[in-house]
Amino acid sequence: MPELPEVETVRQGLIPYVEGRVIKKVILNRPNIRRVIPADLAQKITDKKIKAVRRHGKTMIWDMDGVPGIAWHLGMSGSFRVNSEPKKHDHVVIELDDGGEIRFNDPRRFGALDYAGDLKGTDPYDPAFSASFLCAQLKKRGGPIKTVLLDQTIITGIGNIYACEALFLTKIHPATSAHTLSKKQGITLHAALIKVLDDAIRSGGSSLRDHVMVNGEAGKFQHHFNVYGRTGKPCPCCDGAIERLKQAGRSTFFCPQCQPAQRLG
DNA sequence: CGGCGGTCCTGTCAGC
DNA sequence: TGCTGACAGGACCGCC
Repeated sequence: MPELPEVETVRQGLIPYVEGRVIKKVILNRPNIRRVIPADLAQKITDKKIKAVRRHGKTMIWDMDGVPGIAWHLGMSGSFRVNSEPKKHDHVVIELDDGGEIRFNDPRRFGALDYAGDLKGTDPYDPAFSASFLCAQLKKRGGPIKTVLLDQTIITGIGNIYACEALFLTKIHPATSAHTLSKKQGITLHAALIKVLDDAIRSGGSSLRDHVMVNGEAGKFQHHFNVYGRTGKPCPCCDGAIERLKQAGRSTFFCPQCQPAQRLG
């Protein structure tokens, strides 16, 4: 579920409950989610204050007072609830000094909790993520543009949904080699990425199955998809049928009329 | 180094 | 009403 917009809405929802609070207790119901949670993490952050809640790509970072910060990754199915009844798959529970209780739930256990480390990839909301930066990165890559967008070491935060939607807005075929895109296409793609992320954040993210905001409400951006998950349904632009293809093991959705294959050279 | 397939998990849905 | 297989928002690892 969680790409940048989903993690951002979770972050915004958590801030009023956790920022400035002191952690009183950390309960690990599952010491391993995707990876093993460091054995000393719970003890290290107990009685420490949460200074700030940041986000880098799809990772949410809690800066702690006097100790290393912690990094949450929501994987495919992670979500947070505040002051809520226990549920199956609540792997981490955090109790705060004001009596508040944060529950991290992740059925598929692809999520992770670790110390915050080096930040890789450029976040789309980083001022460094300019159109010219994107163009320069695309020039270096020969692979299909869709899989390049999913490479978190280049841009971090774009996932399967927003890669598909941004390419649709830009009318670029997902199999186009990244380095064959024109400067103009790079500039348009840059704008489309920012637009689709902005719109999705304003809608509370996309809820396909697991994503909910901290208050339990679902996001609404899935109602605005042009192509994602719409195989066989009419393209909102030309009425032709949306198609699905597989790239690097992931489904890609696109409109073959609006996003025609680019001729080489 | 780049690119791709397999793998880690649970849950749901379509098709038989 | 089962059962089975495909598939799901992600990202590591190992292989060419």
